[in-house]
Amino acid sequence: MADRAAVVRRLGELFRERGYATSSLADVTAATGLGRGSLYHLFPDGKPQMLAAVLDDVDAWFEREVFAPLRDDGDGIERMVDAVDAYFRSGGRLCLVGRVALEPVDDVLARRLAAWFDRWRVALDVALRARGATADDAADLAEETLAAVQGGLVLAHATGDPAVFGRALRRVVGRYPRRPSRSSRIPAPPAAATSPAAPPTT
Amino acid sequence: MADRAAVVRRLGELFRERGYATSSLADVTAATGLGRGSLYHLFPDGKPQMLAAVLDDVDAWFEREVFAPLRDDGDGIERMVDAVDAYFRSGGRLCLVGRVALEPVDDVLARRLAAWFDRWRVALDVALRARGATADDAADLAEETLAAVQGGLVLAHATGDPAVFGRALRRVVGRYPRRPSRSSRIPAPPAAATSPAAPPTT
DNA sequence: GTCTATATAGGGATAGAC
DNA sequence: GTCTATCCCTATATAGAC
Repeated sequence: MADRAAVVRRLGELFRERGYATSSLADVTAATGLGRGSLYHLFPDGKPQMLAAVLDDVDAWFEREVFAPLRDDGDGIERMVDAVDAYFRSGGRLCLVGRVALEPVDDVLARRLAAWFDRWRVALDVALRARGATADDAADLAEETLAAVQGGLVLAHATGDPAVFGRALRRVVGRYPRRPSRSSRIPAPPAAATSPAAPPTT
Repeated sequence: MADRAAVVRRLGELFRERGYATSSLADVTAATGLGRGSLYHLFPDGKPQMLAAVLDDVDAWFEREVFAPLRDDGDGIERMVDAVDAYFRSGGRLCLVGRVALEPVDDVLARRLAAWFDRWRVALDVALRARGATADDAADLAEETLAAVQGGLVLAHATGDPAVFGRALRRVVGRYPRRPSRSSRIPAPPAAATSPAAPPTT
């Protein structure tokens, strides 16, 4: 079980770096150290099931570390920024969901990827309105943030300069409204429990 | 000759939609109507040469319609906005260069793609400083614009909502400095000759 | 469970008729 | 120049030994 989780994380790393459609089973065996027999034992439906498992993992991580805090937590936005910066290794890593969304995919998968973006957008919209943004501003900033993340990652990767991503992220976050006026101006003590968990892949 | 140009445009459209690595020769024959014999007559080195020809075409179009006006023309920024909006069909079309940059590519191709982004960034930086932006602001806005375009296209494609792209583009352009203070406040008469040429692919 | 060997299909590229 | 037939390789997936 824990072993399967480790395999899924390796698969995620592979698909992120090389793409899903362009990753062969030979790439998968090299990345995981598992032969075809083991792979089809773990994933009887082959590559599509591998991708589904990886997306399950990514979904769970973002739901826990990003989306839920945005919806529920007063510090959700700060947590989002730290989490996504860590997740994308400050631009050193591509976004698996965005990467796969550009490949030829069937409708079911396309809907799943679209839903991931939408969950992020809606959760961020909620957080921004909780901070006092108008409905229009919140919708605009939420969409702009998602585009800045994706664009920052594409540009960072294409130019070979990871720092592009951090600048893109900070630029848009700098336009967010400040903490709500009724907020405690006393910063909460750093709590280890709220620091972002390690991204799903090592 | 003109025939080859038409084939290259079809190829560009195919690679844009389906990706380069994920497009098979069967896809190519379907998209162009040409059999393998004709294809290898036109492109003796096969798929890599097809991609190179497509990139030549894209390079030439952007150089003429976007980069050169940005460097030379007082209206370069307006021309850029119109041209890229037309080129990307207001979000209905992906960016071939950004799309291919996410695929596994060799170093030579990677450098070529990086250079394309850099030419755009530098030309836009020049135009923004010509409009009175500080060096820091111009560099920041140029980078932000490229990221907004790429991110807007990814998000538009992934969510199935092309309008996302137009909003991303307008958002960042809205932050540009206004025309230089010494400028003629009289808008130039619309000149047909300066309207963007048709994008390289139909 | 994990491996090796293999089946079957599809990939890119080529040959040669026309 | 363009087509069809074919080569050879790699792809995914499976079978069966261990």
